[in-house]
Order: sequence, then structure tokens, then C-alpha cells
Amino acid sequence: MKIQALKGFKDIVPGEVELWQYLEKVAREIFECFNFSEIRLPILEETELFARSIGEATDIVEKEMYTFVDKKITMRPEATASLLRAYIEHGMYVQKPVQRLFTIGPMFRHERPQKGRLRQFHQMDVEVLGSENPRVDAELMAMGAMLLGELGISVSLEVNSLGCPECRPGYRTQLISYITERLDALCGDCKRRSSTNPLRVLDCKVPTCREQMLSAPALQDHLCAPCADHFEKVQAGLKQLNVVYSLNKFMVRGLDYYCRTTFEFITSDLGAQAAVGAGGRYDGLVETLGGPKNSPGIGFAMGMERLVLLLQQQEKDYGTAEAVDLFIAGIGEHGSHGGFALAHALRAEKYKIAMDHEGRSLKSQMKQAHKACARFVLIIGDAELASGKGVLRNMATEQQQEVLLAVADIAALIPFLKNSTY
RNA sequence: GUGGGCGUAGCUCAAUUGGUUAGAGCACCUGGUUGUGGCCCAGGAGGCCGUGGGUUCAAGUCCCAUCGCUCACCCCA
Repeated sequence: MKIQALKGFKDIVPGEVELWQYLEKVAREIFECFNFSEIRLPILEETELFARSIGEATDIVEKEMYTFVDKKITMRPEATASLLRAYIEHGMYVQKPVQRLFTIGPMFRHERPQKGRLRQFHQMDVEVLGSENPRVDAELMAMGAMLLGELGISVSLEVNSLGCPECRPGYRTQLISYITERLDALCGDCKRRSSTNPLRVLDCKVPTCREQMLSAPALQDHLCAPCADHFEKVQAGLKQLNVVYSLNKFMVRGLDYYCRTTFEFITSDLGAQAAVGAGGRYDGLVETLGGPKNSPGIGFAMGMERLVLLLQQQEKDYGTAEAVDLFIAGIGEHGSHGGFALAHALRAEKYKIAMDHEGRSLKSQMKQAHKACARFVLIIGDAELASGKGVLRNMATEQQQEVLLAVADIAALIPFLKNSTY
């Protein structure tokens, strides 16, 4: 019986890992520009943390978490809860009134895998803690849009407001009565949702449900004055930054903690997994988790597997591993022995040196050098050892010349490696 | 948890109505150059045809089960 990776767990192998490195590099650069600091968080947390933040009744907490039941700990299904826990634990709200943090890493949810969805998946997660200002909402969305634009990924940004604990309950009551009136016309899932999560009925994919919900009461029309004002200012900020967006009054969030602004970056190129990034405001969450009162927060997460899939669809070259500076081809045991220390000395000078230790023929080693995109090959055989001079071949120009082989003489070799032509 | 599609070499795929020793391309190794890459040529290695059972004179092919992959639903990044 062969041992293989768990269902929904994937290796990121050479040839693919370069794309991930590129993605992370671009993201870090942009997060830097917006003055975010990286925070690295543990993968395991007390189960209680997620139950309280994400919501006891959500699918994630109810049936998708990897939990060590005996130890009451859980592998994080998302990053926000962990990040807020760290924020509170280190009293970061004291150090700086507004904290801008990001984290990148794996998350775990026990779901059935499909395109763009794995059991171990990776997110880039960005959070602003301590500001209620709608400009921050707009700024975050603008940053997400900038990142996706930089990556060449085209998406649409959909925005909505979920209201707050002041105005949502009243709306919810109206919605439930609207749904109840036409319950018979809705699909089975929606019948279930009507009691578990009525807001979810709004974004059902079944056409007949959509039709039924077209004239449903809209969240936007039932926002309290502060929420309506906040939402207006968010949109004004987006316009000021020329961020293209559209309002989606049917957009709902899955996690309990969201309030006011919510948004999703949507693609049409990933099958069922339309959202490559999503987030929103969670003004009560810090307090819920034991932090100070009146600690607003907002954040979003991007699904890295989904971004990688989209980058792969572009079929651009994101650069494989760096080319080898020098391939040392030793002929026979003596030649290899002669090149061994030289390779080490050049590596200490930060050159990328490859060499074959398997005693293969020179022809075979030339092939290896070619495959590794080596700029130079240094050939060392018995004749070279005898004369103390090796043959340095420029693989591009096919020119060859003699160079001193002694480790003490590498200073003479380095100028050749620095310039690809000589 | 539910439903569809698919499992043949490291990868992408062939194999007639069931019919001899299961093939190709790419990749890999060796040689064509007693010490020189790409292109070309020749050769080689690599498969319990996912697994188990059944039908049959005969199964990669048909049937059943099982495992895995995949897409979709639910849910979500």
C-alpha cells in the first residue's frame, strides 16, 4: 500500500513553488507600501477561540474543523481569530492606537476538495485594528485591487453593508416574514436556510430562488443612520481612489462576526470558486474575544491557491530557479576531487555552483550543465590537474579558455563569472 | 454529508466486437565524439493495466465491491 498525501493536502513542488514565491513577493511589497507589518501566528489554537469568533452555528465550527478533541485544540480554519488573539494577548492596542497587520500561511478545513478548494489551503490575511474610519475600508479594498492588478488578475469587486447590531435584527425580522410567505417556492436548501441563516437565502444560486428574492427587502434600505453614513463614506473613498466596484445587495458573509462593510473580489475563471478574496468589518469581535471595548476592526483574506490557479492560466513565465553560475565538470575521480574544494570556495563567495558527484562522463555532465542553464562550465581532468589550469567554457558563446584551478586563485576566476561575456 | 466523470510507464495519452510477449510522445539513462551541451540517430531502463472478487477457454476491455483522483452541490478564500 503506497503512502500518499492526505486528501485535500498538496505538495508545492519545484517548478510550481516559484509562482508562490512570486505571489508572496508581490504581496509583501504592496502590504509594505500600505504600512502593514507582518505577524506570524501559530497554527494550533484553543478550540474555544474559533467557536467564539467564527460562530458556534457555522458550518466551519460545526463540522469542518480539525480538532484534537482530547486536548481541546484546533488547527486554524482562518487567520482573523488567531491574529486578534495575538493582538489582544500582546496588548498591541496600547502600543499603537491603530495596528495594521498581515499574515501569510496555511489554514485547515475538512471539506470535500474541489477546484480552488483544499483541506490545507493558504491565505494572505490583512487586518486593520482600532479604526472605525470608512476611509480605512476603502483603503483596504483599494490595496486588494492594487495587488490583484499588479498580478494581472482581473476581478470585479462587489461591496455591501450588513448593518450592525442596531439595525440588522429589524431587517432580519422583515426578511424572515418575506421568506416565510413564499417558502413553498424556494429550493430545499433555502427552506433549511430560512431557519438557520435567512440572509443566505438572498444569494442562493437556484434561479427560481433568485427570482423569488428579487423584490425582497434589501439590507441597504434598512441601515440605521450611522451605518448608512458609514457605507456612503466607504463608497466615496472608493470613488476618490478610482476603485471600480459594484454594489451587491445580495452578498452575505458566512462568518458571524461581520458587520457593516463586506466585500468580495470575484473572478469568472475558476469555476465554482468565484471569490479570490473576501473580507469585511467586524467591529464587535475584539471585545468578544476579551479585548478592550469599542475596538473596531476590518480585514480581508485572499485564497492563494486560487490566485496561483489564475496566475497559471496566464501562462506567463514567472522564472524557474535561478540559473547556475558555474558547473564544475570533473573527469574521473581525480578531476572531481580537484573541483570539490573549488566549488566550496566559490559558494562561499555566493556563487551558485553545481557539480556532479556520480562519476558520469563529461558528455553527461555537459548535458546536466545545459539543463541547469549553467553560464559557465569548468572542466577538470588529469591534464588540467597536472598543469594547474582548468578549461572554462562560456556556454553561450562556446568560447573556452584556461583559468587557474587552485583555491587560492579564485580571485582570478571571479571576474569571468561576473560577466557572462569575456 | 450528496451527486456526476475518471483511474494503463515519472508526465500526457493509445490499445478493434473481450483474443498471443500492453504501445506512443515527452522526460530519464547509455552510445554515436578514448574529454565537450542544444539538433539528429541508435539502443536501454521504466507497468502486478488503482485494489479485491466474479463471468469466460480467454479480461486493460464485461459485472460487483472497494480505494483514490476530479468536478459540482452544501459551505467557503
